[in-house]
Amino acid sequence: MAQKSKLWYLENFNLFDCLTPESVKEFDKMLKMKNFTKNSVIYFADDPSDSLFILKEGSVKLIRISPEGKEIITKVLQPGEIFGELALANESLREDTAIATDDTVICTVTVEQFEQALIRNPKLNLKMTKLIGLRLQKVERNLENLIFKDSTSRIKYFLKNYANEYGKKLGNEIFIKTNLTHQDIAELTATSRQTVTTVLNSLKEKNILDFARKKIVIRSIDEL
Amino acid sequence: MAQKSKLWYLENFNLFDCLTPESVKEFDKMLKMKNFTKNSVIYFADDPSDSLFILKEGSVKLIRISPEGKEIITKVLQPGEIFGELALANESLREDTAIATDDTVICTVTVEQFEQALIRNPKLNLKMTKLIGLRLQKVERNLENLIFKDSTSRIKYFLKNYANEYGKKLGNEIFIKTNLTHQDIAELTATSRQTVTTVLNSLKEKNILDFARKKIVIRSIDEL
DNA sequence: TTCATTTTGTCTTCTGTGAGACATTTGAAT
DNA sequence: ATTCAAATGTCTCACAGAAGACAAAATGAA
Repeated sequence: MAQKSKLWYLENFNLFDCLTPESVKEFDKMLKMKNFTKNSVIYFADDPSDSLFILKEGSVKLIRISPEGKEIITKVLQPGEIFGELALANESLREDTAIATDDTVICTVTVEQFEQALIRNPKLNLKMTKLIGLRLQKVERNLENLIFKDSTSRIKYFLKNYANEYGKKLGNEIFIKTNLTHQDIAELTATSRQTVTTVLNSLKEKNILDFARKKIVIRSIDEL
Repeated sequence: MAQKSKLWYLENFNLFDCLTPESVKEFDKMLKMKNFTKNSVIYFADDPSDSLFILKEGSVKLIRISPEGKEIITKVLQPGEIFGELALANESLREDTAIATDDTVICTVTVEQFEQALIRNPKLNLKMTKLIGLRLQKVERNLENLIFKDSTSRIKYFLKNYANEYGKKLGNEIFIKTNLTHQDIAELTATSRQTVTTVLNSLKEKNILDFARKKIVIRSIDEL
């Protein structure tokens, strides 16, 4: 098979399915592909916020680091997902850091070019508005969870969502293949590594789920 | 003076300054004005998310309520500001509640009509994208603060921002006329009423600020 | 004025959970 | 197989700060 076009992702990412074939070609010209090795940084906090990214292959996490060095993960990205979208909102410097958690291929486009594409394609623009709105909605839910719920509930809530987004249903069970460590889950739920371990084991004891390194099996999603 | 047009706000709210006079007229036709008395509900959580709102006169707070009845304030709105914008992101039911904290005048527009306006006005659309992006940025900052900072820092951070947005500089001091109670500030910073009182008094002792009911004076913004 | 209600001030108590310390297990590299 | 670092399991302790209790002060209504 010939080398994949930068366009490949257009086929399985519906943000762009509203474009005409010509617009697609035009859009494709704006994109630059870049490779990142595992654990390398795609952008740092305080880098200029001048482009958007589309994750083509691999995986990426977005993190924030406190002055004391504590780290939280704000998002784990899968192929097809856009990130760095706050460049559109006139963010001048990045406030988060993007790290490739695998060998990864990224497409980049400058804000100026992306804005031009939005102006020319009203439907794409509307979809982009919706996409950012959706993220706003999710972050607000996270904030609400953080304030109203205790550690255990937050971990359960995360597992439920993670299972729905990335798990595979097999009968009554949901299998999740994952590289997340307890430490990662802690950073995603604003808890501690020890607490995650304890909660997971308590859920395992109640037969609500099972887990081993690299996988989680949800036995009873209703009880989560 | 004749009764104000619904258009008045267009003059001091720059979201719409990119529209042509014709588009403005057209847009104005879509708007319906509604009055709300102090403490009345504009929309409840679980109401259908089918329109956007522009605050014309008065003031509005957006809140979330936990199953146990605990309340947090996610945003306090001033005239000119848009809210309910997540209707654009295909939110089907409201996840927050909007309450008029004064006698208030609101303009409403249905999502369908607003979307049509966005499609017809690419520049307006781009601005709307930026506006939602900006809110996303702020909520993410709040989340970061909540995780990394202690109560005192969060309260200080809130005061600093509130002073910058709504305060009036007079020499080295910043005066804020406000109706926020300590309880309100607690709900805005995810702390307790008692903690707010204590922190404010400690800042007053250090002469960093002064406060009385209905006003706060920042003496030294640098020390906040 | 008087009275009721809201808001603020200051205690003390109680609890969730972060974090340290270590042992144990796992998986990958040599 | 052997080795070693990373990940997990399980204690313990410490502490920020929520929440309850109540008094005092301010505000607004009658």
